[in-house]
Amino acid sequence: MTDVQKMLSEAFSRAIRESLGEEFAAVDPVIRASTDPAHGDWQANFAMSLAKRIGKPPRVVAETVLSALRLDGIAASTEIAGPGFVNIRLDDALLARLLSELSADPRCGVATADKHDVVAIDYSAPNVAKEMHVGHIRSTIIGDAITRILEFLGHTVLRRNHLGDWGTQFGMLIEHVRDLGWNPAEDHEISDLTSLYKQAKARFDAEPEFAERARNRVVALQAGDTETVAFWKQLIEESKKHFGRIYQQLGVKLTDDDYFGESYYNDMLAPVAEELMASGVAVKSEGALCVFPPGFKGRDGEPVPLIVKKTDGGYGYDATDLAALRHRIKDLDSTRLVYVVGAPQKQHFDMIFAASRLAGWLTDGIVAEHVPFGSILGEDGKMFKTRSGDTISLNVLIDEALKRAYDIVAAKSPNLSEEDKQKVARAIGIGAIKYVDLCNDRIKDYVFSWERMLAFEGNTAPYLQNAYVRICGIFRKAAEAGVVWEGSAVQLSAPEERALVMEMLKFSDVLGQVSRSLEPHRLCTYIYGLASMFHSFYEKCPVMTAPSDQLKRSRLVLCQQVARVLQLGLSLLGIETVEQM
RNA sequence: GCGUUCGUAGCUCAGCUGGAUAGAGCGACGGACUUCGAAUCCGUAGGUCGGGGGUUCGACUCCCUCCGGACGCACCA
Repeated sequence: MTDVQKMLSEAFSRAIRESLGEEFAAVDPVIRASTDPAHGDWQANFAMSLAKRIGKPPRVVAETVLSALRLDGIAASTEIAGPGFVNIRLDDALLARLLSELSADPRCGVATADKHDVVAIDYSAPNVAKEMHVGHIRSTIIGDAITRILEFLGHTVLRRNHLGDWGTQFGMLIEHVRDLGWNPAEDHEISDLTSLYKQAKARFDAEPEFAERARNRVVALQAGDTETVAFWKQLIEESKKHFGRIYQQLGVKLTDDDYFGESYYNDMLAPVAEELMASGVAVKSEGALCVFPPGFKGRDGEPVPLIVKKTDGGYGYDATDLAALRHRIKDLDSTRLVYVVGAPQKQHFDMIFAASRLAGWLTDGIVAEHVPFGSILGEDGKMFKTRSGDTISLNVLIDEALKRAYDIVAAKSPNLSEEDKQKVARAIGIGAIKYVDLCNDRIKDYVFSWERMLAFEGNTAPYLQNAYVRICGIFRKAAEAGVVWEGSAVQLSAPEERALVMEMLKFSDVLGQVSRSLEPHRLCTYIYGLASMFHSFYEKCPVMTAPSDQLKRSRLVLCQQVARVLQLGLSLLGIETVEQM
């Protein structure tokens, strides 16, 4: 698929070399999309930076290069403006041809990545015997979007759901369910995971006898005691059922095959500790085996360690993360490691990465990235909680989203069948939750507001879904009228049409940016811009009542392509589209 | 104390990794439906981009320094 920026870049590079000499062969022509249509479609901004080097005014430099520039069939015009910008207006015939190519391309012009990566992505990471709550939603949704995008670009993506399935809390949990009369051989339904955990915790704090049993139970679990392990496995299975339902409701791609919990790495911990000790990367300090990556200082000015092995001989999450990283590189041959974990853990991951470099695991060809994100805040600007101060469970959140979306649909489209209302409510409600989480720069906190996220105005899921619905409406009309338009010649008559085509040509580039920065909001901003441009087109350019049959068919081709990009873009964010709403 | 991060219109946020007069939505004001879904569109008002330095032809963007908020800094994850 033809890339306009690349075509322009090559043409300008050649012109620069021919007009200014071979020593300028490596100069970047600085081709950028124009922000203002008055400045053309694209602009070349090389002249200002070259002026000093050449010793001539930038406008003269630009003129010299233009004299050697050949853009036949690409640009309709070029002009020098301002201090030395070269404004380029693309040839309408080129745009028309490119639109035809896009509409014939199943990938909407999106190229697969030049360099193929094996990406191990760590996200969601709920805790066994704890209900999923708003603290997990961002990792789950952002991770899912990143996964979809990287896969679409042709990378191999290994989902690693780092389930919290190990640790001292299992002592009290197992002891508690045992007291409740559980039998490890039977199925149990944990209807309320939160209360189970709370009860166990309360007893642990209040009953010394229970606490003692819980501690012994931890030892039994670690020793592999058969009955204890059976209870433990049962807790995990029941929890997975709960998580699975949430994932299914959210339409997230995580499955039972993606769980690689903390316990998965248990057998690797001792060898990792030994390797680090043998290589001298880890040293004994205050009884614990530690790695001190350079550059991390604590409150007292002393170096901060990663604790590979605790004084009591146990292993904590530093050890688990080190082992997991090593495993993903050495055993899974990952070339890119992605951790979608909240911003407070930034230093932890920086230290893990630094230590892994010291250990020689994380080498130059391999990229490890922490993908941090901010918190969800309530309208009061504080952490998003219920009135009583509890965290909000995802079950409750999802139910409310579905209910609110249903009410909106029922009010606005009473003519839809009950089944369709449900379906649309699901798309809108879940879409709204996801989109609000993805549409802003993830590093920032955001304020949760049902009204804003479910609004049909502005940068929201419903607005985008509605743009798609409107296009579907046009195609229903076209079908009724029996118009045959597939493969029709494209004819661009209005600025709104040109704008849409040029925007759709940028889709591939945007996805490339997202795959590099792992910032899904860039895709959101793009889709929103496209939807917004479509609405402008929709007002200005009638399709079914276009001035000519040829133009009508051309606009149908254009609409179809917009619909495809919207649909594909939203699906890469994990958001559904519907044909009516 | 050290470190990380954020500060852009009254509110909620973009700003394409250094390019032209900083853009949207909400809210305010004013327009546009017998016509593809007005669930929308068009226009007006509103900003010393937290303050101050520096680098550069050119800075919201990079560097330094203050101010303000959030978060993190040894055996919990």
